[in-house]
Amino acid sequence: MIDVAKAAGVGLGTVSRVVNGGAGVREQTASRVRAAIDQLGFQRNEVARALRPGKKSSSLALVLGDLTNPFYATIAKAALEVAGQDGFAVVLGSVDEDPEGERRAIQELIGRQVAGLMIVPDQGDHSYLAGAGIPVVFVDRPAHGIDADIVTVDNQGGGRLATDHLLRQGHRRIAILLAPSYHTTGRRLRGYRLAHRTAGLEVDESLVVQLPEGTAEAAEKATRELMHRSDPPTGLFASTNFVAEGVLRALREVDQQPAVVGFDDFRMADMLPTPVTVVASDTAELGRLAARLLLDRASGTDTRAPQRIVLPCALIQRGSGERPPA
Amino acid sequence: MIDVAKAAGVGLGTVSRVVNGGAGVREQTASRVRAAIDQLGFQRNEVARALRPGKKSSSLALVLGDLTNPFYATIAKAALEVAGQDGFAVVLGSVDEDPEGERRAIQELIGRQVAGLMIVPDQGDHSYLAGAGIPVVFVDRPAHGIDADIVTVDNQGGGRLATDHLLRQGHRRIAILLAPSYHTTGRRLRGYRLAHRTAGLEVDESLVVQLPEGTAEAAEKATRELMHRSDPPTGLFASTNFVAEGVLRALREVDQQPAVVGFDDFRMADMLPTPVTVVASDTAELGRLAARLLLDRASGTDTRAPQRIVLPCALIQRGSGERPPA
DNA sequence: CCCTGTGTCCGAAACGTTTCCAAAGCAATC
DNA sequence: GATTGCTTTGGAAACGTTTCGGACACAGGG
Repeated sequence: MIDVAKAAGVGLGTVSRVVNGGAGVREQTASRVRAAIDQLGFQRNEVARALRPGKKSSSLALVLGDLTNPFYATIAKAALEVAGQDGFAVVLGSVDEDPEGERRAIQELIGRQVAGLMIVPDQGDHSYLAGAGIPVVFVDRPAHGIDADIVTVDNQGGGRLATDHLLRQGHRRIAILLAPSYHTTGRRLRGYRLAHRTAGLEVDESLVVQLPEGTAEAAEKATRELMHRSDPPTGLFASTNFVAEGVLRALREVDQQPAVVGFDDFRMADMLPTPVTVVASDTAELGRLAARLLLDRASGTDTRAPQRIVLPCALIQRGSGERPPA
Repeated sequence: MIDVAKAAGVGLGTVSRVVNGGAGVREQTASRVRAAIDQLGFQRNEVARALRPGKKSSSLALVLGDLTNPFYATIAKAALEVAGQDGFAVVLGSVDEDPEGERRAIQELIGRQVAGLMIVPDQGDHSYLAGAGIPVVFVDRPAHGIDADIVTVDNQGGGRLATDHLLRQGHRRIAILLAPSYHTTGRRLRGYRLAHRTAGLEVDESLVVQLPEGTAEAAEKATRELMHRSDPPTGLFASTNFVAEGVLRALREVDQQPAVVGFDDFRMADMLPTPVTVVASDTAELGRLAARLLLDRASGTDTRAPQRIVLPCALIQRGSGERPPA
């Protein structure tokens, strides 16, 4: 910038004004500066810019588990788009579902002076974020120990929707397979229980399966065991897209096909031998809302009390969930 | 950091030395400094750090098209992991397949002083990167106008592999559906032609279909038209995972099922009514290699001439590609 | 007692911006 | 011609770090 100022024969402040808003600079001077900028190929150093007091860097951080999971990838893409429209970049922090690693990654990102944090949190305490003086939005799951914005899906409603649907077909032995994601899982299970209670039915606790991992493999193994019981369930509620995949894999070897409802839509769900019925929400909207909210917080536009936005779920009937009980 | 220095009763330089390597500081002093750091919750400001001459920020940039495409998501995840191991963050730039937008996004990232760039380039000229003085690695596709590192897949070999496979089953009318991604597409097509030539066969140019878009929808439409011809192909080569999806969708309405081979593996490929045969490479390795190479370039460890790394493709037979010609 | 070498430590300079205050130019008004 | 007020411009200070030259203390050898 100093070089530009010299080349254009003007002062530093003038160049800065031209590069930014440009107010209060004579057009003649401004164009001379612009010429110098073009000629020198000057580009503003965002790092130095962010160093100034008050100025936050124009980056948001997004911390999530596994980009390979289309659910998260969709959130990331949507958030990226919204942030990009406001000229914000997104720094990604990936975590392998490990609270300590998550904390380290987040601290790292804070050290990079990002303007705000979007977190798909692991279970565990996040109170250490309270003092960071930086806006935080939690996505998909709420956090403990801190009163921050949350954008999430109506997990309980979705769980109930799925379970109700199966109950209405006459299913009475409905298993639920839960990936170990503290909150999400808990809410979906609650919906499952609520549906049973409302229908005046008892939940057979042996049909509530907590998976050791949220992978397709773990779900496949659990499903296989479930279906080999003397009294296998006639309906399955897969609490996650990866879980649904595992369930379907296991069911390929099963004669008497149970009804299956998944949570979160996934590609090819309608192309499988029996198209898969799912409860789904607008995942991209989840990411968009989170980014929008965070940007408004970061800019100081939005100073309301922490929000809790809950997106609805809808049932998409495709076939697998409409099989009658055996 | 000044506060820490004051609290510990030491000089600025001493704190800096403790925070970094810590050489040349008495243990007693160092521990006093560490105590002050803990007490004040001090965290190094990476922005200010990166401002020092010579110091590059510890971030890499990754510019790619669509995170929702599992191919790119896999690359991103792998790159993220490798970068994270070296303490580097990854800034994501998303582009909607538009050369001008790509250029803007890249300039933006350079302004953020990232230590290096990983780009999955759109077609178009990238010579403007030559003067940026920052290492660049192109992923999946080479770039024009600049001599930089490239990590890619053996597209031609893969194209040939797929086509050979179909030819060997006796197919003689093999259509290839090409997503409009300049280079990748061109190489895969070249493999297709090469396979024909080697077998002493002519290519029917009406079976070489250039899609207007790389979406499943475009592929579905094109496939439908292909199969409604009086002389439909007996084999289909889908040049992309999304294209494969569209092809399979269209084929659901078709009586005489042609053989199908896809390029790039995808989730559920083995669970479709007819499991899908694909030519695939180690996508995660693509991302890992790119990140590794870029990190080495950025640190100055690697000063060799620009590398061109080509990953092999393998044929995964699952059924759809082994259907005999009608 | 002086000199030298070694191990510590201090603090100023530098990085590239933005911001703010002051100065300068100019026109209009008195 | 002096005064006032507005627009435009210049340049110093500040941001939080790293680096570097030098200072200081201490021990050992002459």
